[in-house]
Amino acid sequence: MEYRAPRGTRDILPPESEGWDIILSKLTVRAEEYGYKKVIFPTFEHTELFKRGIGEDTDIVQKEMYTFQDRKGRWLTLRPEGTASLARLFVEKGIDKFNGVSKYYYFGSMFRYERPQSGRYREFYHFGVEALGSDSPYLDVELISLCKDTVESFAIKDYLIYINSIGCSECRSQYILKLGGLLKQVIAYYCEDCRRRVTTNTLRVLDCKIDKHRNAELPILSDNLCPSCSQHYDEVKKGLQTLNINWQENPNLVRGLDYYNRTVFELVTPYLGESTSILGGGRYDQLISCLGGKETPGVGFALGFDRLYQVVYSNNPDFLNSPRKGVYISSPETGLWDKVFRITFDLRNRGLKAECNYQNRSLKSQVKTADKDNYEFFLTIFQKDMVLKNLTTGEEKVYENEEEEKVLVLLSGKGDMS
RNA sequence: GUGGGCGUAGCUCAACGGUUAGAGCAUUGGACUGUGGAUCCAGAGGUUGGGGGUUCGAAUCCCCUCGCUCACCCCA
Repeated sequence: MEYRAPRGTRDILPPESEGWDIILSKLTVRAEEYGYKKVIFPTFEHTELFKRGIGEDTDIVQKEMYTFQDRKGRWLTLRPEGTASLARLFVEKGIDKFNGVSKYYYFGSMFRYERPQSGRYREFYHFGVEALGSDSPYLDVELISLCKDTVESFAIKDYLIYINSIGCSECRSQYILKLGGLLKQVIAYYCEDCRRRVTTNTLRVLDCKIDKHRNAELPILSDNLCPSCSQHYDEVKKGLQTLNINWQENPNLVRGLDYYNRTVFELVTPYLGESTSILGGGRYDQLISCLGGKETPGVGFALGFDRLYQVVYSNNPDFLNSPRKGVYISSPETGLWDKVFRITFDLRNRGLKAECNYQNRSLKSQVKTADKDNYEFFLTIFQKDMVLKNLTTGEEKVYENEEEEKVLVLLSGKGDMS
């Protein structure tokens, strides 16, 4: 095979592409009900934006970005996530000067150079939702609630919302010092990865699958928050309770991007292998000021669209089934193709889904095609009359040539088959 | 970046180192000269991912390479 889609990318064909539209429109409708508005931003940005926003030491920036120089030598990077771009446009357009709360959502492909595996691609899709301008814990709750509503609107019952607070930069760094000190005494018993992590990413040690059991004695971050972070976290939990949202505290939940602080959350499902997260997010109160804007708190999440699709599909493959629609027009006589052609376009102009075929194939195979492609009607044009067949019921009726207008009106939805 | 599994028809997969590489589904035609969802018959469809080696003989064994896939790392 000469040409293939590059590694980690893929083509989305019908009926999957139709499923994408169904899911996307649900997400959009839900976000808009919550008062969020759509933004579209570039697929690539100046590399510096991501280095600043996401953090120079994160895995994303260190080894996963698609970075290149354009013809003028500018360093550009295909976006590995959306929050940095959103923050950039927020500052660039001066929205930080506005004192209200700004609520946006976006959808688009993201790019990360990783080894593909189940539910993970090099080009993948995020549906992101962000609220800027308030540090109110209610806003954190609102976003988590939107996550819950979204997932439930796809009839997914088996899911879990994890929450945690990673505090602000002050209480977090104090905790890390404390944790690091304690771990130093026992790290020899830990796995190889943890011995490395203890210096590079201390918090990750807590999340290790192998050494999980060893961590019971260690202090947890959410117990070591400063008073104001602690109060914020309590209010988030209170708000979740008010809305009857089930959550589970996960002291080991740590996000991999530097801009997060305080509330972080993740929604996991058991559908894709062993509990995979399909969305993750949190608060980022320093990001806007870090990018040169007026200090503006923010909170948001990104949903892995591809993963959501997989979950929705494995939960209910029938969601792709749609009712029969439109009409397929054909004639066994090549001399009548002109008429077939004319009627097809006439029906299209009347707003009906209409299709015909100019291949010289048997009538039988054409009906087969129409059936397979989920058409509702099959109209056969003969020399002396025409036959309209309802492909759902199998019922059919003969019409005289003079009744053509009647058939067209009927098909475009203004009559029944009488 | 590390480690496992796998590449045979459009798809899912057979074929102990031994005739001309098969089957199901899908596709095309026919039985049914003007009709789908069922059945039967027939046709078309392949450089066994690519290259090299071992052998009288390779889809099968060995090496290289490309690709896919799963897991780790990390993330959505």
